[in-house]
Amino acid sequence: MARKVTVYDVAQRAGVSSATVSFAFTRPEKIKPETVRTVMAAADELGYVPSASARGLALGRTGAIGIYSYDYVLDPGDDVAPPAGAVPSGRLFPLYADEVQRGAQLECRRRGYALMLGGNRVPDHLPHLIEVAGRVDGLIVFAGALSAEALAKVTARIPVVELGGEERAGARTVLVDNRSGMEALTRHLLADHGYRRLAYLGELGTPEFVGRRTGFVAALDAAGVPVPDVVPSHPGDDESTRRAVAALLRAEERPEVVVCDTDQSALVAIDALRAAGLSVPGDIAVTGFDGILAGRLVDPVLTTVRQPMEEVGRAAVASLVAAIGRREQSAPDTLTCTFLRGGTCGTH
Amino acid sequence: MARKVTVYDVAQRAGVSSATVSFAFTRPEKIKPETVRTVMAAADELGYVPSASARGLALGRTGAIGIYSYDYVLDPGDDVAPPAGAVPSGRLFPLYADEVQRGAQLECRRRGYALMLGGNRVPDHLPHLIEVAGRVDGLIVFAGALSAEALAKVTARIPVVELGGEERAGARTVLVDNRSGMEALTRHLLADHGYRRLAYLGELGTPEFVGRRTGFVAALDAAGVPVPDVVPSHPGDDESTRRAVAALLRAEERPEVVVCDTDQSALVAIDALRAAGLSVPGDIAVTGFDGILAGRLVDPVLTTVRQPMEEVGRAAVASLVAAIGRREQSAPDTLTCTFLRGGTCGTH
DNA sequence: ATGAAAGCGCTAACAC
DNA sequence: GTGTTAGCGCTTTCAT
Repeated sequence: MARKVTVYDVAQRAGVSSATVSFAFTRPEKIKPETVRTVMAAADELGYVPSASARGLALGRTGAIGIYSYDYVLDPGDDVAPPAGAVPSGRLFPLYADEVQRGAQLECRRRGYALMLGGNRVPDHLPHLIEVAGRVDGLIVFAGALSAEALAKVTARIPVVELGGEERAGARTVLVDNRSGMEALTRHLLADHGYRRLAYLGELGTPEFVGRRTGFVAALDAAGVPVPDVVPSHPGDDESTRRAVAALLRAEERPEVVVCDTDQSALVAIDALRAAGLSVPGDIAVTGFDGILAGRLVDPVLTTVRQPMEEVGRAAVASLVAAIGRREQSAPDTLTCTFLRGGTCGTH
Repeated sequence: MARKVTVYDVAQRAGVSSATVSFAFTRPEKIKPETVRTVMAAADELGYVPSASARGLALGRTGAIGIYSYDYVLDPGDDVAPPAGAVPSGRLFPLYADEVQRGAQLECRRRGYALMLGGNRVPDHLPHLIEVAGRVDGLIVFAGALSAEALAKVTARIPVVELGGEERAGARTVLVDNRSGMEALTRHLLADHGYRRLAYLGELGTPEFVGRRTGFVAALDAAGVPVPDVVPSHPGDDESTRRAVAALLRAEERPEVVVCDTDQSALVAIDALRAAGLSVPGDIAVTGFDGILAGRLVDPVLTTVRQPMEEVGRAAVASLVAAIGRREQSAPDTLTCTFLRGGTCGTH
């Protein structure tokens, strides 16, 4: 932690000007090879580490991309250091946001950007957001993390890409084709299994859920099969799912398959059905949506639709990088889901 | 992405000087409350987002901490975007570095620092390292990621904490007591299971691995049991582990237990043994080291030693924050491991 | 091919 | 309590 070594120090040591040092690093082809070597040697000997702050100031960009998540991504109590040696209790499995972050991280490395992690337990905490925004050339935010005003404010400064929101004018977004994914899954149930009595557990609270429902309905319509109502069930609210299952079991005719709009619901539904003495998929089939890890660990493996989470992170970065510096407003990326046939949809 | 709003714009709008704006943000108590309000209002209307670069330049610090991981933490091919829709093949579960990173992330948030992710597939890639180092006030590096020279160079500029390296003068470190952990596990195998023919899969590439091996040897020596050689196996290089297992199976006398120096290797070893028609732990026992999630999900649960990974990340950040600005040289943190008895070590 | 010099936006003495 | 001003380290015309 000796005094900082600057371009000037390197320049002096190499017997050139600071400009030459700068060029030697950024545009070596403009400088006589020998001079470049001299400069590099001097830099090396001095232990020169260019200041990103100074460079960022001069260039007007930082070379970093931020990812801003919030609250529901974090465990309660994360702010407090846990007792040493404790075995982590919750959040054993990577969640949606973790996988997205990983994708973003990989894509950043690939493109030579640094990734800054921001986030807060308080949704829409403007000062904190601004703090992050001031450090980066582009920002990834999860839908729901920020109010429209906060988003607008940041967007006025740097490109922002929103994940999982709805397509909106002036906003960069990475969308996932929930509709097609659910349609494919539903077609499988109809065509390959021959099911005709389907139940649908879920909600219509966000554009993503609406998309899933739309795909479901489309497949049924195309097959001329009657469309069941949405039985309310919310991921994270296990009770709602159990109530939904109970309602299904009270019905006159039991459905052949329960289509759930999230894996989380599906896993709870399976649990509830089995608790009621039914075999899954022997007596009744169940499907999910998302492709979270937990779904692959149940027996049999959950039939579901996998969202390309890592790819979402990558696409977000790609979109930002394309936007940085230019002012072009790219069309939203739309990524496709993959049908994952597991064992819970029945033995054909 | 309109023209950047600066302190000067805000100052003009608020009818004050740029210094007052600066103070209003950083030391509001120094400024008349009404003036502060005026400034804030102006900033808000203008959509002022302070530039971290400029601030960093002026202050001489960035407010960010970096974490530098490398190579074996990443999947091969990570540099290349995978085909869309591909189901992620490996790395489904958080690995050692992920959990450490998570701890660092949480601790950074708690302390108001941003976390920058850096890293490279090429170990010891100096330019890339420098690039990261120039952005942060302190750097966390995984042992083995950097040569001593590279480390020294960066350490001359900013505080660096090395994870899992060896205690060395002038270097900040967070150590984990690998030796004791492995010793405890080995004692369990000797004393509780009565094993006498043990095999050891692993390497000695970093101090951590050396520590594990040392603990293993110590336990055997204490019991007067012959010490087997290290059969080379590297986490992330599944083939090396499979070769190691094949070598064991070719030996005259099959070992009773295969002690692996990472969970990753242990899981592959189990797979290879079972593929060879052996039952684990029926025919042969296996143990790991690290305590990653994947080990808890196999059947039976992997017997291992858990490192306090999240705590390692937290401790690293804490150490850096303490060091930033001061020049004090704290003693290395040493964290303890926990023996986790699973089912793969045999049914006693 | 290289040097001189003017910023980039913010902070912090130091004046007033 | 607030304004003036001199940097922080790097990039980049514009000269030479």
